[in-house]
Amino acid sequence: MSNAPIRPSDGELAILRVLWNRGPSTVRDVLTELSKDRDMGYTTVMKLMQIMVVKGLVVRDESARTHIYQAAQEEERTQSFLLKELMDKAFDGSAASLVMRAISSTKADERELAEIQAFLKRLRKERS
Amino acid sequence: MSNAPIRPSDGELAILRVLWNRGPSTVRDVLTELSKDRDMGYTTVMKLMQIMVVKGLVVRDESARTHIYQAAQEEERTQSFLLKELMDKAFDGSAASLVMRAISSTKADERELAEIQAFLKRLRKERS
DNA sequence: TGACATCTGCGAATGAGTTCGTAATCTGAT
DNA sequence: ATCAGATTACGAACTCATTCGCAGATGTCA
Repeated sequence: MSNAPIRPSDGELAILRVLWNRGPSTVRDVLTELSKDRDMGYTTVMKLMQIMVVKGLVVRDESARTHIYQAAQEEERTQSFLLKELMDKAFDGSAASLVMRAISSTKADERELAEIQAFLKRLRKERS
Repeated sequence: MSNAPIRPSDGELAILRVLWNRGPSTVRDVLTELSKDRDMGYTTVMKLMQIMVVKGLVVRDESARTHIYQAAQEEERTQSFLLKELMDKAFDGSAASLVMRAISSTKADERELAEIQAFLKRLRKERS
């Protein structure tokens, strides 16, 4: 296989998020979703998605007149990739310091903290 | 104050890391350090650092012939900023899901997991 | 069928980030 | 004083991401 994940740009990542949440979608679908946040033209989104096809970030079903796009990479895979990247670039490669910074500086509420702790316990048990 | 942190580019971040680790440094110092990883020319680093002065990412002591550069933003502050950014762009703004992904997908060893758990416990106690 | 809307493909313009060549300036040693 | 080496400043070139205008093709509906 050896399919290393491909680094999506910011705009590409926004589109991928829509595809992950909605499943297979048309350009119009994605545009409608993205328009809630920023204001962009149809052809802008179109162009980005075309580029993403070439890069292999999405796959396209061209059988119908209106093409259907689908994410080609797992959301988890991409998230892990981006985290690893940030870890290397800004945390000297230390997962622990990244996680601790995330916990303490972002406003994770008590419920989230408890969730994280439970997750951590489970993971440690599994690994032991 | 209202000094929102400034988004450093990748190259700028690499330089900031050197300044955070070494403290005030010259262009040559930074170049020497960066050369361990990638291969870049003196003027390339120089140019980047000049731009960073203009942006306010670093401050420069010009009293001597050879200027001394220093990071103008705290490392923590920048790390938090970048984490928040990634959280919004790739984790739908959820700190918990980012943290759990980071814990499970990067190879944090048992020692790191224990460290995180201790940190988490302390934080929850503080907040309660 | 004809008018109209929608979709795709193409190409160009813009801007940010990066890299480096060149010139000017300064320092220190001989 | 002068020369070699190091440093700074300036600007050009290049890539990549982003945005959009325009043309051509296709579908819809009166």
